[in-house]
Amino acid sequence: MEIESLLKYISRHIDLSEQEVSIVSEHVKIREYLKGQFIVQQGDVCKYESYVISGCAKTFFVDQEGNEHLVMFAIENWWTADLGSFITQQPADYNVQCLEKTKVAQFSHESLEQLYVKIPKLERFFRIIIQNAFVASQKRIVRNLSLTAKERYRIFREQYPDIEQRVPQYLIASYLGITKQFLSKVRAELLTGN
Amino acid sequence: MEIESLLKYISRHIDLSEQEVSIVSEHVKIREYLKGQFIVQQGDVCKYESYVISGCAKTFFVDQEGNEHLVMFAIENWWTADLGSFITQQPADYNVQCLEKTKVAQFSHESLEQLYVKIPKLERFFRIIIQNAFVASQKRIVRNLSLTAKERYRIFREQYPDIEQRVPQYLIASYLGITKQFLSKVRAELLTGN
DNA sequence: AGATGTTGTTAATCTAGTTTAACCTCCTTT
DNA sequence: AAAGGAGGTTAAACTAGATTAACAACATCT
Repeated sequence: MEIESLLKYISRHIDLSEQEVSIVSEHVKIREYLKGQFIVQQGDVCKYESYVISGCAKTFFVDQEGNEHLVMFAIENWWTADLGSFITQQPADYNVQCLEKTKVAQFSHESLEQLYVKIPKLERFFRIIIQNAFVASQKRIVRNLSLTAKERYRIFREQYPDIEQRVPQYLIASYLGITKQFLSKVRAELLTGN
Repeated sequence: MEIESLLKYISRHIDLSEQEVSIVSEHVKIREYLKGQFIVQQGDVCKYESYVISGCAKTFFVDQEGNEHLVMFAIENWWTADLGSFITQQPADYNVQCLEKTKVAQFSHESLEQLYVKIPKLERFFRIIIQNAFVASQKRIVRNLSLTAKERYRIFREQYPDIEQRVPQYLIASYLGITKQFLSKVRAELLTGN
């Protein structure tokens, strides 16, 4: 079953008994989105924390001039949501849109709160997951402050070769905080003369 | 006692019994640093997660050219550490240095792991704290991608008026990702003509 | 009182990255 | 096969912000 992927992922950080596994399974909804569909839309309340079983999604913010800014990507075994909206149940700042047909395992806010009560170990699980996400987020800030666009692109390719292959370059440019034209120039330099 | 500040802060998110309060207290060390002293140094393992009781500290990264980049500030009721180093117990990427005489409540890695076992509710507490920190970190990324330096400075002043008063401007410039000279220009514009 | 260090300002010159616009290459649809 | 659309490239003109350098205003120390 598709939920195996999630259970395996959880078991990397905490141990669940058979009974706990079935409790988790009852509180999770499997859902598939088509390419282009939205898991979350700016302005709506983010209803789910979604674990990606297969496929790929982008989280992005649309500013007042209408420009998109890429907050993060999510591929297999990643989590995606507008976490700020999910935890406060206030309207979302970000959109999450599928770049491919994407299958996810979803926890609603209510389900998750119930799960925390029934299986307190899950607090630990999500603490660890979010701790790692926070550390990665801070690293990205530091890289944006201290590196040139070319260096950031080089690191991105090393760190996420799978994403680099899979998503259009103009989204990577947005993630790096540069225009697609400039990324194109940087790529040309990297391939030829460095 | 100084630890009251920490306990009050914890109680905003979870309830602790008297017994649990005394367990927490036993695992916390109160320590005072002088202005200029380091709570964490780049290259050392980060031994503590520190809750600021009073004072002010900066977390910064020194790049290969020797330039400092401000990762975050911490004032009263904030937490500070190199979290990546703390959780993995690997050498730290960042420095945490006190900008004033600073009193902190510290959890060692070992103490904290013991506390998680003795008081599982603390997993919830730290999950919530870190969730909020992560959301704030992502917002900062988005602002850095989508706003000009002037807008970022205006928001910083609104969001952290206390910090703005307290720390030198060149550190704020570094936090915003600009030079102190450019911040000076932005400030001149904000005060006069906008 | 003078010297030295820390913080902040102003101004000229320079550059990393943006903007605008044209064009190219694949796909997909009709 | 023609027509669109999505993704990518190139190049010229432009700008937000960096760099360099000089100086001013305070503290603090001797």
